[in-house]
Amino acid sequence: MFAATQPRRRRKEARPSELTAAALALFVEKGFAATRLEEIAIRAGVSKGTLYLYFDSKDALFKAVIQEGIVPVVAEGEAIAARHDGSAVELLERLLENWWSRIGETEYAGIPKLMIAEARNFPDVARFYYENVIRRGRALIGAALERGMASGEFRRLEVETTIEVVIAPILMLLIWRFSMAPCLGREIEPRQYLAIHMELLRQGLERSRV
Amino acid sequence: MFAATQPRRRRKEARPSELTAAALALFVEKGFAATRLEEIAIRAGVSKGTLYLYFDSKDALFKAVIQEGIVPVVAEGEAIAARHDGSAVELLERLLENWWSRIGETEYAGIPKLMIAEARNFPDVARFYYENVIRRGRALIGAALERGMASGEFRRLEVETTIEVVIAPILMLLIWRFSMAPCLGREIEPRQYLAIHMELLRQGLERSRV
Amino acid sequence: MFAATQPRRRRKEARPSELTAAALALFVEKGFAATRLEEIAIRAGVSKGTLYLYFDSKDALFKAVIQEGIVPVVAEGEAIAARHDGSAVELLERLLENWWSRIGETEYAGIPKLMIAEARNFPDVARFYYENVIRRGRALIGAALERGMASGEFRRLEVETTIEVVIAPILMLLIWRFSMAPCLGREIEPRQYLAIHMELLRQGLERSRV
Amino acid sequence: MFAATQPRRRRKEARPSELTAAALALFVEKGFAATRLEEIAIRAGVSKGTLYLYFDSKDALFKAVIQEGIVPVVAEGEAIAARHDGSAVELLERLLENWWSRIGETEYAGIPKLMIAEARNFPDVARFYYENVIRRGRALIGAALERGMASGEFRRLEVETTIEVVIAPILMLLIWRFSMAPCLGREIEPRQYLAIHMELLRQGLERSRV
DNA sequence: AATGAATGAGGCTTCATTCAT
DNA sequence: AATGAATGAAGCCTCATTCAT
Repeated sequence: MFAATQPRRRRKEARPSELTAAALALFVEKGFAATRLEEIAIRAGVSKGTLYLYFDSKDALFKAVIQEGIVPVVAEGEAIAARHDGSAVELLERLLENWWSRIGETEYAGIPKLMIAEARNFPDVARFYYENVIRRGRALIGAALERGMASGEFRRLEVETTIEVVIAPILMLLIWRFSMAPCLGREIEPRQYLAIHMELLRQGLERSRV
Repeated sequence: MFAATQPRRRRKEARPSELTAAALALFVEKGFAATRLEEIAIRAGVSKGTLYLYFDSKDALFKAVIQEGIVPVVAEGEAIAARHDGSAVELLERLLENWWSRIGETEYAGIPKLMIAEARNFPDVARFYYENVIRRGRALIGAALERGMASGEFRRLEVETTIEVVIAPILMLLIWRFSMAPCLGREIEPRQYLAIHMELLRQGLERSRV
Repeated sequence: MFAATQPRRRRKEARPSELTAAALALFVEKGFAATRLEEIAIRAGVSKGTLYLYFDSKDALFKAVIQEGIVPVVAEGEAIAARHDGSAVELLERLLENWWSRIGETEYAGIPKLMIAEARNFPDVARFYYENVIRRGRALIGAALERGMASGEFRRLEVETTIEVVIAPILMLLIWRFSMAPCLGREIEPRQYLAIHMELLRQGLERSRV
Repeated sequence: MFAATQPRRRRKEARPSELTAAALALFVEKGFAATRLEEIAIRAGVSKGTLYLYFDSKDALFKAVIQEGIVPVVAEGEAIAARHDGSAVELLERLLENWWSRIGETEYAGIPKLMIAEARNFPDVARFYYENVIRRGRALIGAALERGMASGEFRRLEVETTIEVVIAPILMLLIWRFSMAPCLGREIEPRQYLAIHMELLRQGLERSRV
């Protein structure tokens, strides 16, 4: 009785996130418009109507999916940066590692691909995502870069743009995984990819030794 | 009033490529599923039914859009590589410049974003695109990297993965432009972006100076 | 005003057979292609979409209409023939009467006209109908004819073809009723028609008395 | 030159009936609504637009098809009946033979099936067909029957209904040929069928021999 | 006279959403 | 809270009809 009740309760509380998890997986795979609510319901093991107990509409479900996928990652990065007292390149490395283990290896990994695909259909969600994730993520990288430039560890480059160049390969790794890779059976091995990216950055950012 | 377009001077000129151009623009903006054929027709200045004189179905139109957007770019890159006799880093630079002027600044710029968003809904098209564009593009970069490593200009890195890291920022530039940027009014300035990418690569790939 | 049907007492009762009944009536009247699904839905008192809860497509609905209209009639005829121990002409008479009361006077009366009009658009359904209805019906008549010939009651005629000639007027009666008659207001009176048909057969089949 | 011109001229004059012939074949096969004008045009070797040079609309084409298929057959029957001076059963036989050779073995054989399938969608055409074909055909048969009854050759039966019973198998022969037969590969051999029909009639109508 | 490109109304079908149970 | 039958707006697609050539 008790053992039976416990899971049931847990399930009830966990219901919304079970639904958003199912929705995320399908939105990432097929895109928002091409995903039917019934598919989501089936994948979550509920009926179509149940979705409407938790979300007002398909749009609202999309927004919830994005919001849910945001929560703690950037904050952790900010904490890491605040605590960090090693070199700038070590900081970049740790941020990247944290980001990878907290996003790249979790169920949220599909969000960047989804956000990119749907941004223009949900511009307000895109702005929300930008304000709450991208801007803060960029700020983290930007601070690390500036710290390195200030200390003489990095050479001087225009920071804002450098941020984009640094972030881009990380995003492409995820995008590739959720778009072309499943069609080709041609995964990119993330560890090696990130190592080479970091290696190029390490030397590429280094202040020229004359 | 003045520029009232000639009422009926279409027929032979209302070529499939006008239709695919309109389709590409809308597919990129809204995604395949969310784009209505009527919108495409209106944008192309024809009626709904006319689309079916040239394409069997919405799916067929999508495939035509991708195929049309492929043709000559990679071939030019291959010609450039074949003719090149400078340093490897110069070759990378020229390939990147060519790619930018032949894709990044044309109407085809949206294709990577579109392909990424829809790959899993059109796996055969994704494979086609991979075989005819991505694979050949990667081969170009790979050859340049290997040339540089062979000549001692570049340090030795695992080539296949390095290719991905080199290409990623270029793709992200386009993806960003057709996804988040229009929602944020926050364009990335391509010249500066590509310059910094190239600068990081130049020094990042350089054989370690002792 | 008085008999306003209960607003919502459908659900489980809005059974497929209500839908096929509505479809049959309209298919018989207008033909398959010229009948709109919406008309069927309206006649059945449901909405367009509801049809798709029970049938995959308009074609599937057609098939269901035919299948539904087949069930028990021939089996009854077979039982009658098995039990019969009078003369062959009496057997013919009883088969014809049963057929008339079980088909000619029911909602299924339109099926022969429908099947004839649409056979070539649904050849597999036509074959199904042939195997499950026509072939068995012919066998019944054939057995009665052969019994009569064996007993000396009937003269000898080529049986297979005679079957067709015997059946034809019965089918034409229904076909006429659902095709020309409604346009002319000129019904054929079935009892008299069947009586004369039977009368001609009785004497026409009789073994010549010299 | 001359040889080339001749056929061309002939073709021009024959054009409308080439079109109705193509239309008849397809209307019979698929039904009116399911037949596309383009199919008709292709079968007739012209373009879609050309149909509209000769017929105002698809409906008008249908009407022309029926009208064209009517012309001379009944008149011939009437002439035969007028000239006939043998027995009533011989007259029936000759009418039937004429009907068969003038309809059953020609391109017009499909009209009864077509008229039956479409009557309710074209009630005015149905009435036209009734007045100009069916009524006169029935009158022919009716006159023969009455002649036979008057002379004592035939027994007395209610004439109007007997007409129907006499005609029905002939119509069913054609209907079967253009509906079920092509789906089953199971043709009815017409000569034998008509012979048995006539044989049953001969004896069935005969005045009872005591 | 003939063509065939173009049109757009209309039909089949899908699916987000509602609602009685 | 949960279901799933029902709805109907909306999208893809067809095809009769038009019209410039």
